[in-house]
Amino acid sequence: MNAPNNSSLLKGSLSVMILRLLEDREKMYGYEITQKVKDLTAGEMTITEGALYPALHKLEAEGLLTTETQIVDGRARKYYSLTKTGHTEAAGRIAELASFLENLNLVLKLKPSI
Amino acid sequence: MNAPNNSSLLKGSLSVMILRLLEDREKMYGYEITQKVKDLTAGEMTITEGALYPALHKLEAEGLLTTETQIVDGRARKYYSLTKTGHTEAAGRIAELASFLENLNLVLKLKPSI
DNA sequence: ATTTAATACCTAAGACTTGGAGGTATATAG
DNA sequence: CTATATACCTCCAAGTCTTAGGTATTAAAT
Repeated sequence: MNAPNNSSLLKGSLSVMILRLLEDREKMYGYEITQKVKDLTAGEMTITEGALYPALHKLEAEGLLTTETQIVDGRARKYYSLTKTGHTEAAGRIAELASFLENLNLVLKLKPSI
Repeated sequence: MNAPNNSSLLKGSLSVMILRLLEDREKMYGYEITQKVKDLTAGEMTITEGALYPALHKLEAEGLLTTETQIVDGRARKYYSLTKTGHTEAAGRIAELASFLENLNLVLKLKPSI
């Protein structure tokens, strides 16, 4: 299909969402991110694990995130947090996405938000 | 890179933009679309031809657009317009994108908690 | 007791979109 | 006579995502 359906993402938006969530939360683990997005969007948006984990690993490889593994209730959790570079980059990428979204709205003539 | 830069598009948004422009304009040709988007966004958003023409051809193949070629000032223009199916599909895809954008904003606008 | 659901991580294959680079051709302005 | 604007096109590489699969533990339900 051509257009994104309810659950699919727009290319490039996932990593920015991750960065945005981590700006507010200090540290989060993968599964927590999927649940948080589901909660925030009343179940309308789903982050698939096949997209999430590679995205997290890439952000880590780029030096924007660091990890710290903890065992909680017998299960391993891999916590991600923003590095110093990550904080700077997050701001930039969020601004870029916001700018793109504004331009997209100009074309679509939807009501601008953000 | 991970994040979209100023000029790049997000996957899935181009075809919806095309459909949206054609909802208002009855018929447009490719080059006109690139200029219209540039105008609407004050030059901030550029539709590359390498993305546009394949997208137009695909929408045509899906039966959402029909074409009509005219020679204007010695140059060939290929006008695209929405088919009946195209009108219906356009409404649906625009609504889907709008819905996605709202959810995206819910995640990105997140206020700090805890 | 045993199965299912929820939690929690991961990868691989394939589809799909996009950007960039390249190509063709005409009209107009300098 | 050369550059710019107009107007179309295709191919390749890069990148992201979905789908589908895998492993493993805990808690709840049967």
